[in-house]
Amino acid sequence: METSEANVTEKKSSNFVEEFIEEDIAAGKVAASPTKMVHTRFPPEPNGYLHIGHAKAICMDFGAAAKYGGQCNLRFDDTNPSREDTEYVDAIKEDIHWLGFDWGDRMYYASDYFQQLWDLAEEMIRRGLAYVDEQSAEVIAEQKGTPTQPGVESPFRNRPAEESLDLFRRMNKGEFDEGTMTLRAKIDMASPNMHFRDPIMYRIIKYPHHRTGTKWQAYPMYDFAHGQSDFIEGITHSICTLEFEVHRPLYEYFAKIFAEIKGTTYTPRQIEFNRLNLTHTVMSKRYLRNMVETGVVRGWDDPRMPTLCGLRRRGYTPQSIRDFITTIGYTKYDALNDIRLLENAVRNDLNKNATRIMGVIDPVKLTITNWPAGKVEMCEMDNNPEQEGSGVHQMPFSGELYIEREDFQEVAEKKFFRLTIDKEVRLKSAYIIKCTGVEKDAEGKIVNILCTYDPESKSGMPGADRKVKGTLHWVSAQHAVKAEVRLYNALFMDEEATTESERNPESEIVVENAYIEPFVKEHAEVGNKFQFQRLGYFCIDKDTTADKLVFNRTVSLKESK
RNA sequence: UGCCCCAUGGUGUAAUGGUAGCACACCAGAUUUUGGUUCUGUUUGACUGAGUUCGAGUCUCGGUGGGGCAACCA
Repeated sequence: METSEANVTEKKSSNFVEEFIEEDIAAGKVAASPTKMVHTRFPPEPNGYLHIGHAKAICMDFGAAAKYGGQCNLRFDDTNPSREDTEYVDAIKEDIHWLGFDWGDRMYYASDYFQQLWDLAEEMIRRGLAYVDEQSAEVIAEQKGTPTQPGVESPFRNRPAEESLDLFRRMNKGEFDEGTMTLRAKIDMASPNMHFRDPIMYRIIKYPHHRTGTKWQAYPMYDFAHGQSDFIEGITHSICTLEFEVHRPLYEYFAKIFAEIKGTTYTPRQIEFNRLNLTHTVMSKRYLRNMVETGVVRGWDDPRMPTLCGLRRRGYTPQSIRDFITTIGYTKYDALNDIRLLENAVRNDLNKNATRIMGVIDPVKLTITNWPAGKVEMCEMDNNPEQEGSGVHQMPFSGELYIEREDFQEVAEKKFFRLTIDKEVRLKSAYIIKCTGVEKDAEGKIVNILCTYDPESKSGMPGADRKVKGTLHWVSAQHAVKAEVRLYNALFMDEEATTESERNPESEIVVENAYIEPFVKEHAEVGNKFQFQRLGYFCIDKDTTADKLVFNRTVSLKESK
């Protein structure tokens, strides 16, 4: 497993979230908070894998804490046992670590606070701020009104606190069926903010919780769990995405009550930023799960998935993802980010760090007719011209090679810089060759390209200092390693993709018989990254076995044909 | 006919009342033993209308356009 450290203290230009935090530091609010430091949290729900949108939140939550010398807690938001599972917990932790962040010893669960939340709810009932409603979901929804029409009050709204308290406790003992009763906050059924129309605080769920088992049968809703958990942990800045903006007044309402009951002035502050949208990509957890379950993709970590494990398998580096996040920034504008920004970020990183090798994906045989029979010669190739001291490796050259089929044209079109009959071309790090003819099969398909080589033109020799039309990559037929190469493209045709969008039938193209230079055999660990010269960046897939190499194309090289 | 939020080149994002900049994309050129990299250059922008001000992308108001809110999800 590859790891990397986020240079979280690096200077980035401030965004509005950080400006808010700086204001709160200046106003002394942070110093007056429970842990006296900027304290954030990353609160995933353990019901799916993290995707690149979560990476944006992670970089914000952990990054802001680090920038101001504070801390970020990891907190699993597990208030709905019927849809959550520990299955996801380890994967989520792994992904956060892989991205380069760490929560120290502060890994929590909202379920850690169920008792405190319960006590708080009971106190609210006693204070006349909450009541048990015995109406069905349908009736409650009807009474809620619409955004343009006020709601009406429940007939149970003004029942005595003692009665609500009794029912509330019995809800939790399993005396009532799911859906028959809820605890509601008594606020304002006519509020223009729908979330103030007596929001549900607790509902009955008779499904064992993955951590607390059957201890509880009434569980808090998001609005009565998230902010309260923030409060309990001493969070100063609860940073989330824009869709929670309308929840903020309720967040503050509950926080104020909690502070009053606790006799403090501290309250956490919720700040919202825009979520990540990418062109040609769908981020919906439900949709992603569906693709996994219906076998459309190879799993949550399919290289086409926007999940962090998918990007990792695809060959993306943590650094490239962090760089990308820095580039797109944090605002309140609902933006659609061009996926080419992500691709650019990984090219930048891999250009500096990926070892150069040669691989031929669509091979055609090339025979050097004047090469001494049986002779094998070694050629020296730079591991990475962009990285000083990265060294060289040897590559065998012989009279029978493979080159890329598209690198040869019998009749060259204009601006074709590659091999064509009677013209010279350079084989990178080897010799200059000249095409003398071709052999075709019965269908007219080229099966062998015949060339002569210039013995004085080997790279490094004076004879190599000659302008030629182009430079090609190649492998020696008898030495090359066969490999499977999986070429990846966008998952969706639409730039602005939705769950209704047509999927790209060529999102994955499997090439069974590619040839890779033998050097790769000594470096065939899963996840290793290479540049196949002139083609793109590739990494070794986990499907690789002792006798079969499998590569994923992370991203192609830029092309300016 | 409600409430909340948003609006800067094609895309994303800076500027904190004082020269509209950066990245990606695009186009052109130079370099190049990767049609990669690197370098240089060109084109392209304040939703709209009023107001405040010596001066407005920035502040105010009105339009317009976009997003969110009516789960016993988070």
